Amino acid sequence: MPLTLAQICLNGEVAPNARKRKQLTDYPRPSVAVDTAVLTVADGQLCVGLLTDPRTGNHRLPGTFLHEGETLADAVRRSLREKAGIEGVEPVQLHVFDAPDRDGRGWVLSVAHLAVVRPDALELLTAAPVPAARDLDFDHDVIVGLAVERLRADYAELPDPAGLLPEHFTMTELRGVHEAIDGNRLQPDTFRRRMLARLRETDEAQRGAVGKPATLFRRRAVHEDH
Amino acid sequence: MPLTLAQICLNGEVAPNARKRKQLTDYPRPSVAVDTAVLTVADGQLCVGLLTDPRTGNHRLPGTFLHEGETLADAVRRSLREKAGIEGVEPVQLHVFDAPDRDGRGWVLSVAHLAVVRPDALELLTAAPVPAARDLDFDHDVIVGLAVERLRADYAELPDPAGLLPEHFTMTELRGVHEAIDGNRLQPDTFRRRMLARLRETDEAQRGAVGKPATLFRRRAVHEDH
DNA sequence: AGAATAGTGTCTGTGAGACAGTATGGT
DNA sequence: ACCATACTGTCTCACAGACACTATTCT
Repeated sequence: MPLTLAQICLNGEVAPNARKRKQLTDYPRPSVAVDTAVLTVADGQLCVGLLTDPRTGNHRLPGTFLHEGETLADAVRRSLREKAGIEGVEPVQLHVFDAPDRDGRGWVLSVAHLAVVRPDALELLTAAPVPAARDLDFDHDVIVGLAVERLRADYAELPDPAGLLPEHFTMTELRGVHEAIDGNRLQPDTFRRRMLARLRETDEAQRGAVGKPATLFRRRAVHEDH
Repeated sequence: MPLTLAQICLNGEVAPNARKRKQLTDYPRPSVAVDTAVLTVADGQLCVGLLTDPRTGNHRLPGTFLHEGETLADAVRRSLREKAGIEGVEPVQLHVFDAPDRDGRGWVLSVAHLAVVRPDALELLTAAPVPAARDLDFDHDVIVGLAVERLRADYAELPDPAGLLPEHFTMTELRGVHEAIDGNRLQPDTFRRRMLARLRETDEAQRGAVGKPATLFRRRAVHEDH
């Protein structure tokens, strides 16, 4: 039986002050965790950083519990700093996993994240090629799937939006990163023409390699003209 | 100072049992809320359902606190059932708002959702055209923005993926919904040709209107052939 | 000179955008 | 007969895909 508009407003959480405080203290609260798929490209392959459970030998993603007064992004940064020595990432939220029984220890919500890092940042994690990262603990297989999907969408239009490459790079290096993320060969000429509009050409060229020296490019600032 | 792989595994949350339970009880836990942008199309306009705070007169989205043993989607359904008499929605997660000071009442995480409903379901909420839904409480302006962005992305490729229309509809009715969501006029012929491949033609036609009777279409099941 | 890699010219097919036309009902 | 609306033919433009060709360096 639906309520009238007046009844709705009086029964909502934001009505009188007493009711508000009641709502915040009366209900049990879940633990909130963050779990992060740390992705990188190494040796032309898309890889994810894993931890190993010493009791079971199973693999899982790095994660931690959210501390008071902390944002989710800060919790992700703290977990990666403490467990993998990784600094300076910009985590992206993917999804909240909320099945009440997903963690045998109790009621835990997990906010899945994606973090993209340079390959040398994965020293302290096991870098597993994404197709091989199967049978992870919890719902971490699904998180890896979502992270890859998101990364592919981001890399479909723009050149290296996550900054995996250094400031200057050749078109072939850029294409190599995009091929690793996409999982397929990309047509060199079509890729070049599509990306050129989004890149700024430098007056430098790559030296020391065989063949015609490749022009070095920089990523173009967002909405940079010409 | 980074840890070795062995140290990482021993210090992680999933090592010995005693440590695990400690993690779940020792830290303060946030309240978790859900807030939902209820979108619909009415009179050719994209509208969002709002509640009014009786003290301040400000508008906000319907929401509630997550109860124990409940999923986020169930919390959204409960809040919409109790506050708006809306049944049978399929909420979509958008984003977790986590600023520690976003709610003056305390530490509250809010998981923003999108729910799409038929226009007649909005009786008990104020249906505000999206451009007019400004200066909402909390970060609800941002939630509406995310919800609209998501809905537009969903409607860019597929015919009425959220099922705003009844089972049978004309191409003009379909285009009307897409125009309301997109916010722009769409070329009738181009729209028709793009959508035809995703629709199944029925052998019925609309009767009673002036002009040539329009063919009635149905949405095609996912990956339905021919 | 020859190998190797970078970069371009160009053809083809596809699909959006646009406009004008044809089809088919109601009044 | 006329109008209103549904639907289609067709031209143009832009761009992906593909292939072959040219350009420039190192050995």
